[in-house]
Amino acid sequence: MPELPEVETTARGIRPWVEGECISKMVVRQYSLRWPIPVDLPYRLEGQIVKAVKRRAKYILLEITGGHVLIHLGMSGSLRITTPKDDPKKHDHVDIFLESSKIIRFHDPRRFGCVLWVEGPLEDFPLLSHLGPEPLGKEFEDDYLFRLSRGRKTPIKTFIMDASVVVGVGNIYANEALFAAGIAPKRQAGSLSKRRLQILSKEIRLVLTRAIEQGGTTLRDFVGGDGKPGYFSQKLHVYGRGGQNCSHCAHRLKEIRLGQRSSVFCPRCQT
DNA sequence: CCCAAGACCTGGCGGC
DNA sequence: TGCCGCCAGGTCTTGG
Repeated sequence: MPELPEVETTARGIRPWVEGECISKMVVRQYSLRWPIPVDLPYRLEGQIVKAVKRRAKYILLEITGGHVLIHLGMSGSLRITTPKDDPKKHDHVDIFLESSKIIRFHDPRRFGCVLWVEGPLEDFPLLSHLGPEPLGKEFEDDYLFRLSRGRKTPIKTFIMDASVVVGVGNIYANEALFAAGIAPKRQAGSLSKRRLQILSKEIRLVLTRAIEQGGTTLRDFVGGDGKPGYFSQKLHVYGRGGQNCSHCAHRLKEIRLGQRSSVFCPRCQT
């Protein structure tokens, strides 16, 4: 599922059901995720109050006294609120039971996700310590991409998908933001002007903001529903449209591979 | 330091 | 139908 908008939508969706609630128990049916779930995590969480539900990059963080539960949804993960009446199905790997009788359920067929324990400050944790700024935060201002990209030969698409540069830009929205900015995905990052990179920054913020707003329309589905945020409800101009016509100039959209990821662009609009 | 490729894992799809 | 290869929203790790 998840690019940043989906993760943010998930955090917002579960927050009202989770913040301030006490964890009664945690049931793990599959410890083997991208990294093993710590065997003592259920014991550690029992009886603790969830003080806050936070997001950093594509991680969801449940704050309790002394640390955080760090959850990543990988490629196929989801998190939703359910109840004990709802029997766990295949790939429902983790249930966190709340005293309110709600359950936070983690589902992940491909098991690229993770559920880990972070003791102490978040910024010291290895998975979080090298992350770049949030794309919707103040640090990601207009000339940030320009400053960071000087001398870099990597394709601009690979560059903006690098979490040490800026977090939260996945394959779908990288394609969409580059289309909106009129920049070809394979252009060397260091070859782009300050002005063009300012436009790209703006389009990254815009596409993510719009997608989060779209996700917001399905928040009610976090209880009882399938837990999947509204993903494709917004219009995608290039992603998944290789071979079709450009929505702007009607030229045939081209599909190439960059760093193993499919990249779709309009050869006429994007240079 | 920079960059490209490999690795992890399951399910769905198109083609034969 | 059934099997096979390929592809998929991520990102850490490895090796040049």
